[in-house]
Amino acid sequence: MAARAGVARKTVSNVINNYPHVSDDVRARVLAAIEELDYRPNHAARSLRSGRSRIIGLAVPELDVAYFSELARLVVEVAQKRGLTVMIMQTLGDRDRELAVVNGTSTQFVEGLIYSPVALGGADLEGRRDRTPIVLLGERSSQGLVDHVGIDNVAAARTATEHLIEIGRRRIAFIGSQRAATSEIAQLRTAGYRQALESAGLKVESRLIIPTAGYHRKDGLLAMRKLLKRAGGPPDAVFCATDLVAQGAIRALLEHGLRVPEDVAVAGFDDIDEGRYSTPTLTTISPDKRQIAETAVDRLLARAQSKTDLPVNDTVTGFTLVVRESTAGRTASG
Amino acid sequence: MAARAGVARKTVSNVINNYPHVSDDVRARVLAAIEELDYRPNHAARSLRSGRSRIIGLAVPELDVAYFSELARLVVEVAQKRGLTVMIMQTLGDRDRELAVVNGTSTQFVEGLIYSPVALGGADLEGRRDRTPIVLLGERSSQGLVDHVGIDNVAAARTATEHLIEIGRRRIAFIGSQRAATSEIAQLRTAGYRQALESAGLKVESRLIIPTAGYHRKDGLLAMRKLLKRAGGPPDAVFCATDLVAQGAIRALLEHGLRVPEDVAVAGFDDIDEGRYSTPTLTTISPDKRQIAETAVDRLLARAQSKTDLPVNDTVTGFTLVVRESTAGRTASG
DNA sequence: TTGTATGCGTTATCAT
DNA sequence: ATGATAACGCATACAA
Repeated sequence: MAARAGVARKTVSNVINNYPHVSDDVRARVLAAIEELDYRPNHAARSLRSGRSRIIGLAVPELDVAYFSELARLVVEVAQKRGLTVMIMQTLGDRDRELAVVNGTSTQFVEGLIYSPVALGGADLEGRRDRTPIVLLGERSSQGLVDHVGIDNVAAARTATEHLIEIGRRRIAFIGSQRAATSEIAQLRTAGYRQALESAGLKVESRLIIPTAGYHRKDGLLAMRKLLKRAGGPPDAVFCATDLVAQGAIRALLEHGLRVPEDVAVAGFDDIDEGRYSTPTLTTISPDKRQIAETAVDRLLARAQSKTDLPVNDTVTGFTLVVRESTAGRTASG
Repeated sequence: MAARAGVARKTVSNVINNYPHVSDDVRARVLAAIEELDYRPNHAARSLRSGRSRIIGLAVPELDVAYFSELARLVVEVAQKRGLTVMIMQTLGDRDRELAVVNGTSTQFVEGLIYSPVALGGADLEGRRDRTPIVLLGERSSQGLVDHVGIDNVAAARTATEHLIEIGRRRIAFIGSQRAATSEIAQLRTAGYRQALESAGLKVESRLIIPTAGYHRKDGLLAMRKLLKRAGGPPDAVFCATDLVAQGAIRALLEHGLRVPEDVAVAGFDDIDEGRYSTPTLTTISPDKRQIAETAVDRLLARAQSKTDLPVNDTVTGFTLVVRESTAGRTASG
């Protein structure tokens, strides 16, 4: 206990939480004592008593997927500005882990959770008993149940595909439609791709739509190899569901002796830093990650602070198309 | 309190902590009640009372630097197997944030901390009052003060440089010596580079050693541009302090019309996934990240569980040289 | 084997 | 403006 040397007793608490009505004299003494004794409030006790922890959770599928690590960095930065600490968790897209996160089994002490779902759908969130505020990222699987922040995936995919059409490509493939029908993101991006083709009067060929198991470089590599084996010859452009998939696809194209973008133009999705330096640099859809991070943290904060139930909010954040060498310019090497 | 419907009172605690002497009958009833009421032990209360939290901290400079995100992924996986949750923090290499982490100001409730230092040196750790166990990663700045896990950076850098010599290169540059003299890693890797050159009877030319501000792609790009402007013409090989630096350097070489590896061979350090798919794929030093993660977590666990003070431990983990296209094979495109 | 009382360090409530 | 007291929910020691 901090009935510290100086004098005061639990006025310490007031000082620490800078309660307004404390005389400068007392405050100074307490502060001095804190410094001297290297006193540090006990987080567990404080949290137990007050019910607040100043910690928010961030649950993502994989920490080493660049999109999520870049997002995590931003969420931590934004939270820090708001005086919050972030507890980052990794679900690996595993259903049990996601349930544990959402139901607080492994999260009881966070004041709110920013969560990027993979395995869970609306039904799972409906039965939720935990009262912790949640903000969903990416998948909009649970319409109207909890807050959501993300871009318009259909519009973004359409924009990317339209760009490929504008540069004169006609045989445009899509990689990353996802085998499991559970992925809403995959469906939305596929839809945007289809819309762009149809609007341009181009035929949607199912053999040019390649599903993947995941969204890693390897998935892109394997999918592109498969595509190149199919009858009809290679496409003249490919839109990939993520930048990582695009990098893998490019690798497969080069292995096959095809040039990017001369023979095949490639566009990705996410705008990870890698694409600004790779060979060729990667054309991509750039979601406003900072806006996503800020909106998500602020939403959580609003809910945590409000006593009344706030209406469910769905914020649609911005994106831009970033054109780089993989669809347009000359490559660095030529 | 959970004097739950069923019958028992605070035997609940016994059941939850699976205290051995509980009759099956009672245990079953308690378990049922827990399920029924969706009871969840309060983390704060438990932690306050027991002094343990089952949470460890991981503090890295930047979450979106691939080496750290890959390491974070592994640490989380290993910790999960040991029944621990990981609280990941980001210091941004900022001295104040690192001090806060090390002194528990923003960490009081973790049982141990795995910490990758950037701004702090031995002196800072010496004055530490916090009793939380720490395992240092990478920098060995505080010899003998706290546990440390990491590879032999000198030997690894020497191995990489020797490889460049073996494939016939003679004018070998090093990028990433770091401006600030504080970086021990930079010094060690530079030392290994020098050793290899000297052993081979090659001259160490200071104009071939380029310092960088950080270890990002951009730093590599800028450093290589600077190197290419210097008198004496381009080197025939470059060893880079990290893979990201190497990717930036390769980009600068291609911009300059030079081929990798034909004109300039490039080797990196870290073995991040990107290097397995980039064009060209990247030769690199591959530290055993899983071993690092496992050793670090286990060390923490050992200290947290032991009542007595354990002797300070410094574990040297393994590494391998992975040869890829950037120094050897044919590139995918040719 | 199970129940009872006490206290972990803090904040909230209420007096003063 | 400050001080005393209770309570947060659990685990521990001990009694039953």
